[in-house]
Amino acid sequence: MSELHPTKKPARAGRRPRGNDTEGRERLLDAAVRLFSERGIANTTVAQVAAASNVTAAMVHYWFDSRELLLDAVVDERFAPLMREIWQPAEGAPRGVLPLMEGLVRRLFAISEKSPWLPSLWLREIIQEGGLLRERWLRRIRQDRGGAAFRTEIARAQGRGDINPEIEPDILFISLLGLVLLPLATAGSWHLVIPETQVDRAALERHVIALLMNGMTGTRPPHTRSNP
Amino acid sequence: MSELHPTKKPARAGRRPRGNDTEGRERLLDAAVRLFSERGIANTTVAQVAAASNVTAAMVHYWFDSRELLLDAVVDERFAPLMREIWQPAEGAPRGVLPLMEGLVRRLFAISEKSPWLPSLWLREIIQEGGLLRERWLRRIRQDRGGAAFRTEIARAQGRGDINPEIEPDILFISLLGLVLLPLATAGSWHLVIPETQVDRAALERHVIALLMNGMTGTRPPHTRSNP
Amino acid sequence: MSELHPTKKPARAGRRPRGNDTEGRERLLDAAVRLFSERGIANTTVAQVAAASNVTAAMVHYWFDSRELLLDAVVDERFAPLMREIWQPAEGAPRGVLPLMEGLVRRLFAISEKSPWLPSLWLREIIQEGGLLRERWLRRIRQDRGGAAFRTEIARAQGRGDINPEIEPDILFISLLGLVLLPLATAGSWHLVIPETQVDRAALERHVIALLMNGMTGTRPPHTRSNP
Amino acid sequence: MSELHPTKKPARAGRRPRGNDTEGRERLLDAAVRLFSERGIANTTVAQVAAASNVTAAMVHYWFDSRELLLDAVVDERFAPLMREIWQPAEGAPRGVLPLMEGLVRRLFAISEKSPWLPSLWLREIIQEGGLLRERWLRRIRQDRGGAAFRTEIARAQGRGDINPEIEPDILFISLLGLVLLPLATAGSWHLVIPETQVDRAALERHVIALLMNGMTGTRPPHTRSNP
DNA sequence: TATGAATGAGTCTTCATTCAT
DNA sequence: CATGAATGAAGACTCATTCAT
Repeated sequence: MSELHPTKKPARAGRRPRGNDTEGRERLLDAAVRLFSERGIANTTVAQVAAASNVTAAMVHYWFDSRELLLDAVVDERFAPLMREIWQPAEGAPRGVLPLMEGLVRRLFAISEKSPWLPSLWLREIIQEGGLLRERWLRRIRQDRGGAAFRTEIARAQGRGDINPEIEPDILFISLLGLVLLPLATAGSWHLVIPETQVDRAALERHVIALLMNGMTGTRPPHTRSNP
Repeated sequence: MSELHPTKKPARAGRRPRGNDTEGRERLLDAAVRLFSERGIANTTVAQVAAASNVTAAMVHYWFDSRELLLDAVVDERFAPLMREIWQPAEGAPRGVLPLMEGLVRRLFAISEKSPWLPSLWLREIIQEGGLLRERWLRRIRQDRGGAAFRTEIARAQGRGDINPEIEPDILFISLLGLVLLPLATAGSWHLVIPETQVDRAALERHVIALLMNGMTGTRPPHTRSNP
Repeated sequence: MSELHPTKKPARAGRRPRGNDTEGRERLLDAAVRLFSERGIANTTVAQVAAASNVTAAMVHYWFDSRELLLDAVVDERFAPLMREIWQPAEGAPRGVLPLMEGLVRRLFAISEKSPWLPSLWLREIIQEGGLLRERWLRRIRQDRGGAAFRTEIARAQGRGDINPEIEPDILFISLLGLVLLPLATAGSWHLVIPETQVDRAALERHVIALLMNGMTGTRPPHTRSNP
Repeated sequence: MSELHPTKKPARAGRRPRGNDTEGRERLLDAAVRLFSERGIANTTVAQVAAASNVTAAMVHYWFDSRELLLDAVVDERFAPLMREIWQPAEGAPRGVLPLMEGLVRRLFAISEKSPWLPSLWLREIIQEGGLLRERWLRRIRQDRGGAAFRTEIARAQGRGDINPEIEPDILFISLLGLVLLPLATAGSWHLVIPETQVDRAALERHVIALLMNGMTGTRPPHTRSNP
């Protein structure tokens, strides 16, 4: 089941040049992360990543040894740091579950602006079953407690009556991701589906926060019908 | 340099007349759609699709002629019909924008239950840039007016003051998709991220509808802060 | 049905810059041209060409990208140069239509000696309908005026009474080709059909020239019978 | 070296329906012979032959058991009979080597008119090395004495001084074939190479006979130059 | 660091062939 | 006689990977 480059070569002891003259390496990672988000990992060849960095495929192997290890590096050196940033509340941020949520959303937007590859990659390769970075990421966060803490906090607020009882604390974070990431991951091409649309980032952010804040706290009577 | 080698094969002699005894064909489509949603299209070989139907890869070419045409068939014969179902409101359904939304959500859930491959495939291969069915689907719906009509209806309700002015009609449908599809596309493995979670479909549906209905109609004062 | 799958591959990332250290490439072309003439193009696999050059089939794609482009290269880089040589009369060669013809024949023989693959390839893949290099060659010479000039010259000589009026200028060049190429293309195996034959190149050349020179200028009274 | 279906199945004893209701079989042979001459044998699939006869590929196997045996049948039942016709002089035809030659040419033309596939097939698949019917044909005529007799007759006439001594009796028949078959095998498309050409069969026949008769008997002094 | 030449394994595709009906 | 469904064995092509330079 586990698909993490099990068979291949035994790590080739200490050939990789340490030292911080790793500009080429960084450039490759940048290209990788961009192409992976645009075309999907399975649809991107090592040679394409190399070409986007103006080097040959052999250089990818020079820096990463193998395609699998390049994927590891993407998770460790590009994705993981952003994850940490997202969960890190700003210094002296107001406490409370609503500000917490709002902060998460705003940070997600801000980070996605700096790293436009994030939404697509996250959605396609990390969250979804079959995503090619999924196993790698899960292994990394198995010890992580970020999500669990979040859920506990929500549940507690719900206990106090601050949050609509129909909301599922377990799912709220995924809902948040869906609301933020999906529009960002498709932003480049809405006009194809909905002609003459022109939504900017600010409007999108406003929209998501309104939906989420009101959605969590709203008190409309529970739905009644059920025929689809 | 020379450009004289177009698509080759001249329609292949002895084309089979695709009668309606196409059981093998249907089985292959079922397998395809399932594997594509589980592993991603780019990560699924023709041979895997065939094996999942207990035939050889040659049979995929027998029925579909090429991998590309198999993808066409997936869009035309599996995805498109479900799309039609989703936009089709039930007979005598209550009018109004809220029931419309609720109906969409409920139908999405119902259809995803019958066709569990839908959320993943939609998210990965249709909505996102670089999705391998995207072009095919867009070409198909270029004349479609479903989405536009929906947006108009929302905007009108917003004009009447029934809907929070911060909501973007253009994006509401994508928000809805994010709220419904993302949890479904990852449902199989939440426990990996959030241990001891056990959310059932009903709770999920309740959650999404509460979030969406309240989110659209809520009237919390607009957000004030803006530092991420 | 759907027609949305053109030639696929978008020019391939990281195209090699085909420097002039192309020894491997030349070796492959040599092998290709030899095998094609021996077994026919349709009957020769890329792997066979590669094996004859002591490399793997992948190398053929490395150097030529595709079988089709290998065929292009055969025409452009092997066949076309010889064609030019054949039409090029020697410096200060005697003028006149007979010396012209004789020169053509002698050059054909000389070139076929250096490039023994020529007669077979020309006959099977270029001249005949359905030849696999035919289209490529025709496209290349659509602007060429070599053949037309030749015909004009013959017709003029015929006008002067130097050449038998029953000769067709339009066909004379093809006759010449038939007389020279066919024996050469089958030379390796006459003994199979006509046992104990042993005709050498010189005798063959003498035979062809005698036949052609006398055939063109002869004045035997026209044929009279007509029953087959 | 021998490539005649060595391995495969052991002839499948007596399943083939004898009886002369073999119309389908004849139709298949006709189609085969036509397609083979147009596209080359290696470039023609069993399915194409079948489609040209409005049946399925399975029928080809029903009638011929295998592709290889279809090729055998082409040689035995289509090519061989024509060969016999060609060598058969008409009743009471004038004796002598010139009338013999002329008769051969005329019969070749006549037969090629009835069986337009002959020139191409003969040239591509029988005469040339690597032709796919070559081995089959050679095996068949190993005992044949037609060609040898012809050569003897020519040599004798040459001894009498009736024929230019520079002519090679061994090659004369191949020259004849080249002169007749090559133009016929390419007739469909001269205009592509030599624009506005329009040579009809009669003119072609006249041309070939003039060339050959004068060529054999002519007495121009031997060539003198030799620089190519 | 960086490359070009080379390879082996895998993937799509074609095709002769079989067989139950 | 005839077909449609099915297969296995090639064949073209791609791609990650290696290595000498």
